[in-house]
Amino acid sequence: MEENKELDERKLMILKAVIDDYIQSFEPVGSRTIARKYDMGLSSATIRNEMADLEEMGYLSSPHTSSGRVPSTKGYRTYVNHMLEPAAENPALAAEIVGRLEDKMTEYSKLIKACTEIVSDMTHYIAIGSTHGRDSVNVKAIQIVPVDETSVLTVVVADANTVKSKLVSIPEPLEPERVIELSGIVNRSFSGKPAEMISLMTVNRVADESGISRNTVLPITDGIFECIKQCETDEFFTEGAAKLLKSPEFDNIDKARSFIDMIQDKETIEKIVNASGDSESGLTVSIGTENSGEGLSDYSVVTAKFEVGGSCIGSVSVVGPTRMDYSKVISSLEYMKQMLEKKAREDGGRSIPELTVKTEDNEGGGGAS
Amino acid sequence: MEENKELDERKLMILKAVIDDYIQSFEPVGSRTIARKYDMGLSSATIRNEMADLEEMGYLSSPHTSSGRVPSTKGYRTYVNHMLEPAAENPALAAEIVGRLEDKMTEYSKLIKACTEIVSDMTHYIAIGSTHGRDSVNVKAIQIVPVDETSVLTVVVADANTVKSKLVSIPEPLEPERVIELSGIVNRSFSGKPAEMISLMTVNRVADESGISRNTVLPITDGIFECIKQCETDEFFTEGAAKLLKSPEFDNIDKARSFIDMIQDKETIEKIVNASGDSESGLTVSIGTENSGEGLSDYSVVTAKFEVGGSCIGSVSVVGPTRMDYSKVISSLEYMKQMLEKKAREDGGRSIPELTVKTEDNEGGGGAS
DNA sequence: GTTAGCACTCGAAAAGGTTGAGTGCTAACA
DNA sequence: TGTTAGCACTCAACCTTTTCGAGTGCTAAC
Repeated sequence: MEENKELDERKLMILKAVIDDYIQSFEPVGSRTIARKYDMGLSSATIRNEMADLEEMGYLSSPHTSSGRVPSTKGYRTYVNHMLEPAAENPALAAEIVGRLEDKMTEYSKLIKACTEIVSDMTHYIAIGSTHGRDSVNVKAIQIVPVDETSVLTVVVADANTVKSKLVSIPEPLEPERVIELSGIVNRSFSGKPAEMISLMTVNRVADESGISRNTVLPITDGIFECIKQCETDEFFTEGAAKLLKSPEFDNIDKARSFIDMIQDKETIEKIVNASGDSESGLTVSIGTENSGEGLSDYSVVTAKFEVGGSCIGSVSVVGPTRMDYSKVISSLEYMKQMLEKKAREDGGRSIPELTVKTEDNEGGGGAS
Repeated sequence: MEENKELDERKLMILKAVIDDYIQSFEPVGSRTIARKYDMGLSSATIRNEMADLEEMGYLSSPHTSSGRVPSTKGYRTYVNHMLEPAAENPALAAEIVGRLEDKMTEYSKLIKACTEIVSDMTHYIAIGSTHGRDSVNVKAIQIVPVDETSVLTVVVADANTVKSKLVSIPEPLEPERVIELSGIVNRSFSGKPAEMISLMTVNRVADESGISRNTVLPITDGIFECIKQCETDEFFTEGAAKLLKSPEFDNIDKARSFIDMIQDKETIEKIVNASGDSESGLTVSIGTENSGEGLSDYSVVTAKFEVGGSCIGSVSVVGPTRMDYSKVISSLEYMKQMLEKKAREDGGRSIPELTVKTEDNEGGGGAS
């Protein structure tokens, strides 16, 4: 945050102009271009001198002797930290987003998937969403639904509004009444309990109460466990992979190939998603070589974590070329985050009760905006 | 099917050699290459003459005067219809597939998604799966699960083992007992009925029986209807889009771009999926210009429809370059189809009862293999 | 009917030439 | 002391030319 002590007003201005131009044109930027396009009352020669200084300080670099300059990671970092203009308000867009989220609000995983799609559409980059792996999942309801003589549906509803179901076959017919009875026993015993307290053994014991044969109960309890496991598992959504090819950086198909390979790798995704960090706005921006470890050194990742009532419900990351349009990406994610958290707070009393209980108020817009 | 009357044994042999070589190398094939690689006791000159004949007959064409030959659509068609060798059995692969399908068998949409993934993995091409839009959906069970005071989960299980659920908020608290009571009424009245007999009005009327306020019942019935609608809607799964870039035909990124654009277009997908036709094996192969209408004239599509108990439960299509490895693609899809239908028939008595009722036997492997 | 031989074609790759945007440096200027 | 004009230099991009070789068609001999 201190790196701009050495940069005077003019250097900052020129750096910003170079980066803006480069983001837009994806061509190395020359001093004459800046002198012509950005009216700063300076000749190309002066700008040339300043750019030489900026290069020496590490904010810019040139691909080869006689070409224009390209921002370095350090340059981008300064740009992101100090020069981003807040995006213009866009009520139409806001309305559209609200609309697209409207009927998704009830279930978090659908909600985050929808957010991921929206963000990808807004930014034209790849977006990766994930539901956050909560340390402990509370089971809100377990239900066993009779489907026909030889199959039942196990349904588990957990907090964070996660619903998982599994259709299981049972070896011998079971009357619907017995199923409902069993469902009642299981449900009464476990709803409200944290998942780790529900072991296979306890489920079995409870099931035994119903007097149904072990052979029949086993697949059902297995089904319930499968559902709980799925509730605890993080989900990932990658959206907009096709848009990628539209970026001019992928003129060469090999780059596209290697990027696609990388982005499909599960470990890489996890690293991207889990990149922590908390700037004032709640976004994490990781630029170029800053995330070299992941093989992502030519790319930048901007991550927004969504927090409701103090706990993280998931995140959306945008992955794009280092010269991505940070302004657009950051404002889109900020916007999304704000809107989602506000909406969740408003709906809190209804669809996400167990989370808002923890916040002091859920009427005003008071939380950690 | 009659086009090979004019082709003698030797021409067929040469045609096959050219296509095999082209599929493998993706380079126009010259007469000398054939003479060298495929030991047919003929000199390049003879082969050259034959190839000239084949070109005149429309089975081959040459990109320019002094290059090798490339198969035409007619050539591929002959190849596909008459020259495909059955794939070697591969027990390890078979076991892997069975394993990957194992716990997916209960729900058709998951099953088809899994099949699509597997086929794409096996062939290295893009695969598109779809659940077949049944004309009428039968509802097997409807359940309303109390989640907490202000939200309930509506669950609809339809035939073809489709499960849809939706979490809905209700405006005023409702005790779990009342919810279960309501669930019982709705379920008893509608399970086993075809979906079109369940109108919003009838649901409402039934709900009124419970004596719960209309305000509260409405979002719940809406939820049920949403679920039914989803059961009736076809789903599409596109898998392996990234693999595409590995094909040498996408040396030029613009081709990749336009293909991706095309493959994302919903209408194109529907055309691909709905391409009908029934060869003896139950697969449809549409080659190059044969599907010119769809803008797919440089690609081929192989579609397998999965039929269980006489009705179609969905399909998987492989979309790839015209010079795709037909042998591999066709055998993979045939294999998948066989396995899936056999498995469905075996499991029939348990997880897919209403479909197997219609078949005469479900013990032997007797059906339309 | 098959094959060897040969002239010819034409794309792909290599080699050479030109252009122009961009740089660094120096010297003049305010 | 900071700014600017001028100039020599660099180097990727682009165009043109040349070379190369795989492939063809045709003819004549087997």
